[in-house]
Amino acid sequence: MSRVLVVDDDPQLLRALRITLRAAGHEVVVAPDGATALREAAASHPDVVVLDLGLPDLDGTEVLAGLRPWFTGPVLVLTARTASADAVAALDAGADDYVTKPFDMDELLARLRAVLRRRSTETTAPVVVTDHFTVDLAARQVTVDGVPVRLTPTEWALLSELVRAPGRLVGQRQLLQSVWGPAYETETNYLRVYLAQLRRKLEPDPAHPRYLHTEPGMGYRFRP
Amino acid sequence: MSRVLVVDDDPQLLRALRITLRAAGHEVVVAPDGATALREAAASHPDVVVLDLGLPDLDGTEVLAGLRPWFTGPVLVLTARTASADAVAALDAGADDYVTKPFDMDELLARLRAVLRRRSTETTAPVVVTDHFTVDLAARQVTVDGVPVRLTPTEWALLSELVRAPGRLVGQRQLLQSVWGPAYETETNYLRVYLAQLRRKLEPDPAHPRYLHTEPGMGYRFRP
DNA sequence: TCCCGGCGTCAAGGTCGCGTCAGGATCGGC
DNA sequence: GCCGATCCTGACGCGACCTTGACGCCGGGA
Repeated sequence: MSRVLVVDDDPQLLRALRITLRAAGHEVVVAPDGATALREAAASHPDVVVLDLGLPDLDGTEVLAGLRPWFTGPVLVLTARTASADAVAALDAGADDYVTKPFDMDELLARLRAVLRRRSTETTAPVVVTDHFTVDLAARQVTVDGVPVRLTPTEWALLSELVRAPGRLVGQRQLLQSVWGPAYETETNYLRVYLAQLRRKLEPDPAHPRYLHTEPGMGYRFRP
Repeated sequence: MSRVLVVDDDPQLLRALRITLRAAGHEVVVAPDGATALREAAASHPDVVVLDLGLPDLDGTEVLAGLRPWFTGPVLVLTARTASADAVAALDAGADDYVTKPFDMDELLARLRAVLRRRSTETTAPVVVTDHFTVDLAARQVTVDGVPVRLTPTEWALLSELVRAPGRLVGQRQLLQSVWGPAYETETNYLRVYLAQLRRKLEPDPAHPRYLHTEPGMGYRFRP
C-alpha cells in the first residue's frame, strides 16, 4: 500500500510496529536513530514517516528539520512526553500529526490512514509540461518549443501561481494578493496586462489562448 | 484569519474557545448542538469545524456524516471519551484530527494551525457527480458529458449554493441572499432566469429538469 | 368557467469587465 | 549621469453579462 519509515530507538516497539504495519499492507523501513533515519529517508523515499521524538542521537525536531526541506510526504510524530509543548513545537515544525505514548495501535493506524488520505490527492509535480511549453518551478525556467524564454519577476510570479493549480480556477483576488500583495486586491487591470504578456510569450496563438484561460468576473485558469 | 465553527454543548468551554480563537485571529461561529451545527455550517461556510463528539441531540459522527458530503474543509474532533475506538471511528468518518478532553489550549491551536496549513496546500477535490454532469467545487469547473462548460459568476454562485446541499431544499430567500445579497430577497424572477440558464447548460432535457427541481412557492432542490 | 399567483421563456437595453496599446515612471547597471 | 528593462497607468473598443419587462402556460380556488 505505502512505504512507511519508522524511526524509534525501542527495539520492542519497533518490532510491534513493523508487524502491525505489515499486516495493514504497508511496506516498512526502520531506523533506530536520527542519523540513520535521515539516511534511510533519502535512500528509500518513503511515503510517510513515523518519527519518535525521543532519540539517542538527535532531537526529533532536528530530524524533522532535516527532513522537511525536501521530504514532502506526511510525518507522524510519536512521543512519550506528556508536555504538549513538544507536540506544539513538532506540529509547527512541519509534522502532520502526533500521538502520545502509550498509544493504541488502532489509533495509530487510523491516524496513518488519515494523513495518507489527505496526501493522496496532492500534486508533487515540480515541472509542468504542455504540448507547447514547459514550466520548471524548481529551476525557475520556462521553455517554449525547447528554447528558453526570459520572464520578468512579475510574470514569473503570476505564471507560477497559475500552473501550481493546473485545471483549477484561481480567483483574481488570490492572484493579486499573492503577486502584488493584499493592498492591490482591486487592481484587476494588472492582471489583464500581465496575462496578455504571458500569452504573448507562451501561447501559440495569443489571441485565442489554449492554456491560460480567462473566466470573466472570476479569475484565470491554466489548463495543461 | 479563518472562520471557525465550534460545536460544543458546554457553555463554559464554548466561551473559553471563543475568546482564545478570537485572540488567535480567527472569526468564530458557535453551535450548542448538532442540528444548529449543520444549519450554521451551511449558512456561514466556515473554513474549519471544531466538533465535540458528545452532543445532546445527535452523535458527533452523525454530524460529521451530515457535514462531509458537501463540507470540504478540515474537521477537528473534540472528545471527552478516553476510548480510542471513538477516535478511530471519527477519523475514518472523515475527521482530520482529534483532541481528547481535557486538552491544552495551545495544543488545540497548534493542531488547528496544522490542519489549516495542510488545507492551504491541499488539492482535495470536493466534486459532485451525476450521470450527466460533474461539479468540481474546488476547481470551479463544471463538465457536461466530459466537456468543460463555462458558467458566469452568477450562474456559478447559484449552482454551488444548490450543489452544496444535495437533496436538501434551499429556500428562494436563502438563494437570493447568498448570491445577490440581503437587499434582493424578493427578486424571485432572478432565480427563474438563472435557473433556466443553468438547466439549459446542464440538464439533458431542460424542459423536464432531472437534477434542478422547482418546489413551487418554496425554493429549489438539487437531486444528484 | 373565470381569475390569479407562480413559474418558464424570451428579448432588449445598459453596464461592466476584458483585451489591447502606448506613454510615462521607476529602478538597476555601467 | 545615461540607458535599458521593467512596471505602472490611463484610454478605448468590444463583447459578454446582468437586469428588466413582457408574454404565455399551468394549477388551484372562487
